[in-house]
Order: sequence, then structure tokens, then C-alpha cells
Amino acid sequence: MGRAPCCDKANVKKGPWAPDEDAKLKAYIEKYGTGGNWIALPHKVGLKRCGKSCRLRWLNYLRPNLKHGGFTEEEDNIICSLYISIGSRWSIIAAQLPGRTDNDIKNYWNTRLKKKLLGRRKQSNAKGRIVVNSEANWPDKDPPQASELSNSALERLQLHMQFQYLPNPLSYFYNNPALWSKIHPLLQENMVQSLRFMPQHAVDLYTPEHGSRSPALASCQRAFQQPISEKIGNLDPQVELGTYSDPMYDNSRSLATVAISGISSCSVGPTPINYTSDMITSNIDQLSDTRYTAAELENMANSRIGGVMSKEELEFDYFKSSNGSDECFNRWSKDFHMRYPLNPLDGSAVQHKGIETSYEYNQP
DNA sequence: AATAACAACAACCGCCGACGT
DNA sequence: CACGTCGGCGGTTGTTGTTAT
Repeated sequence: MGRAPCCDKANVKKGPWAPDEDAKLKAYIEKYGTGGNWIALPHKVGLKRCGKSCRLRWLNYLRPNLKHGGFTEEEDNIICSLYISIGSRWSIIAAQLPGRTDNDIKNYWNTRLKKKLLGRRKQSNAKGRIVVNSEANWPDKDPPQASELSNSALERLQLHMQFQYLPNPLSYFYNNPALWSKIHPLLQENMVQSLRFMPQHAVDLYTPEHGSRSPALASCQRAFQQPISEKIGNLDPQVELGTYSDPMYDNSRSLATVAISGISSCSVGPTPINYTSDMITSNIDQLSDTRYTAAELENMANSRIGGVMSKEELEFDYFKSSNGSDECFNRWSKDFHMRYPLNPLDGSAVQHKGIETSYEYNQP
């Protein structure tokens, strides 16, 4: 049995909203609220509109404190980072950008930001006109299947690689450092340690002289030169930590990577060239799928064995102490050095336990 | 100037999960 | 448990203004 329609399709108006309709809806909701029932609302207001249409109009256009257009580079950066991390979950992305709606961000991504970041591959059509090679433009053949093109994982893969492995001096992305990954203090330490673990030939791959400079790594290298001064005040203690152990990377030489929703999403390490695109794509999906709740992290911490510190446990410690104060961060930072093997103070050696990102840490 | 193509934005559609009966 | 209703969400289409030919 099919679902009953939410309204009488024959008797509702569709299409663009008229100014008087907007005024009626706005005035009513500001005075009486929505009453918790959008379906009944249009009758009360006196509008011949579907309740869902009213809801959409209010949320996307009439609601107070909405911003339209004029996305900043900071917002671009957040959208891009989150899209790589979690895909097209527009409502979650919108929640990180005050005054923006999911619809706005979705439109912005689809019409502008995606092209800006991924670039435009141009080709000529039959009339010799330059057109953008997008889903809407396939002059020489049938459009590809949706499964081939409308695939956010593919876009995320491209962005992911653009972020890290395929520097292109001519690209918009490469020439806008504001779009490069932000380095979170936790991640910064992580990356610095990774550089220390890396054999010299791997580090060399990321230096400009060798022509394979990852923007993320460059950012890290800059950070490496500076004291850790960035505060973590913006980190909501309830923020969901997305963690993943990344099989793409040589974990014997790099530490586990951490993606913190809305703050940073980055990783380092050489990528073996024999991985297929499917493997990489599924790996990126894993990034968004593998998430731990606080309870799960606590469980992991409780199952700690002896002197072995798992990355999950480390993250949970951080999770617990991340109330944004310098004191907490300093404590964590000290703890990090103590637990992680390469002690920057005395240069004591690491006892590496394998590729499961577990290490024996030095006793203080 | 006319037209086609494109870009940007607004709105709709249908699916899905939550919730109440 | 089954069913119906609703709100939320993401994909898609429709509309309008702009640009290129």
C-alpha cells in the first residue's frame, strides 16, 4: 500500500514564492511558531501551498540570520575538508557553518566549488565551442551511467589525491594555501613524528626539489618550524572523533592518522603505487564509516594491555582532556612525548611493535 | 540583435527513519 | 508488530539571469 500524499496535489500552488506569500508565512511563524506540524500550517496561514514547501521556504529563505552567497575561503575550506571526510552529508556540513543552509551549500558545491577545486576539463563540441566536461555535457556519446559519474566517492578520491599527492602548480587549489588542510595540534605532532620516522628517501619525495610536494606536507613542514601555539579552544568536547587506520600508508613508518570532524582531515606517508582506484575509494569510504563513540573509545582504553598504547587509547585520552585549555593541551602534549617512543628531549629510540600502530613507550 | 548555452539559485520529489496509534 | 504520518535529507529538476557566439 502506497503512502498517502501529504497534501492535495491538485489544489496546491507550486513554483516560485510570491512576496505576499513570503510575508504571510513569515509573519505567521514569527507570531505563532510552526506549531510542530508543517502539514497543517498552510491552512492556518491561508496559503495554498504544500506543508513541505512551506517548511523548505522557511528553512532555506525566510528564517532569520541566514546568509546568502559570498562564501569565504574559510567556508570553502571547511566545506571541502568535510566533503572529503564525510561526503555529501550536507546537513552535517551546514551545521558547521552558521547562517548557511544545507541547500545553499549543496548548490554551491555542485555549481561552483567542485569545479573550482577539481578543475575544469575542457573540450570542444561539434560547433567548436569550449564547454565544460561535466555530467550535463556529453556531446559525442550517451551520458555515462549515474553509477559512473554521480559518485561522491570518486570526487572525494580526486580531492583527496589533489590534497596530498598530485600537486599541480597551475591549479586553483595549489595556489590557494588557504584551502590547504588546517593542521590541528594533535595532527601536527603526529605529522612531525611521522617525518622523523620516515626514511630520508621518503622525506625527500615531499621536498620541492623533487617536484612532488604535497600541500598538506608543505603545511606541516611550515608548522614544523614553528612552536605549537595553536589553541584547541574551538574543539567541542563532544565532537565526534573520526579515526581510521589507513591501509594505503606505510604504517611501519608513519603514525596513525587522525581526522577530526570539522577541524582537520589529513594524513601523511608514502602511498604504494600498486593500489587500485577501487581500493583507494573504499579506503576513503572507510574514513567516513569508521567512527567511534565515546563509549567505544572508553572500552578500548579499558582493554589496554600493559605498556602498549593504541592510537585509539591515545585519542581517547585526548578526547577526555580536550576542554580547550592550554594546560590540558600541554599535559596531553607532554604525555604524548612520554608515551610515544621518540622522545624529543633525549632522542631515545623507539621500540616499534609492528604495523598495528601500537608502540611501546618509554618509561619516564 | 537574436539565440544558444551556461551558471546560479530555488524548489520539488521521493526515500527513509522516528514516532504515535 | 503493523501501519500511517511527519519531518528531514539528498538528489534532481525547474527557473531565471548572464555570457558567448
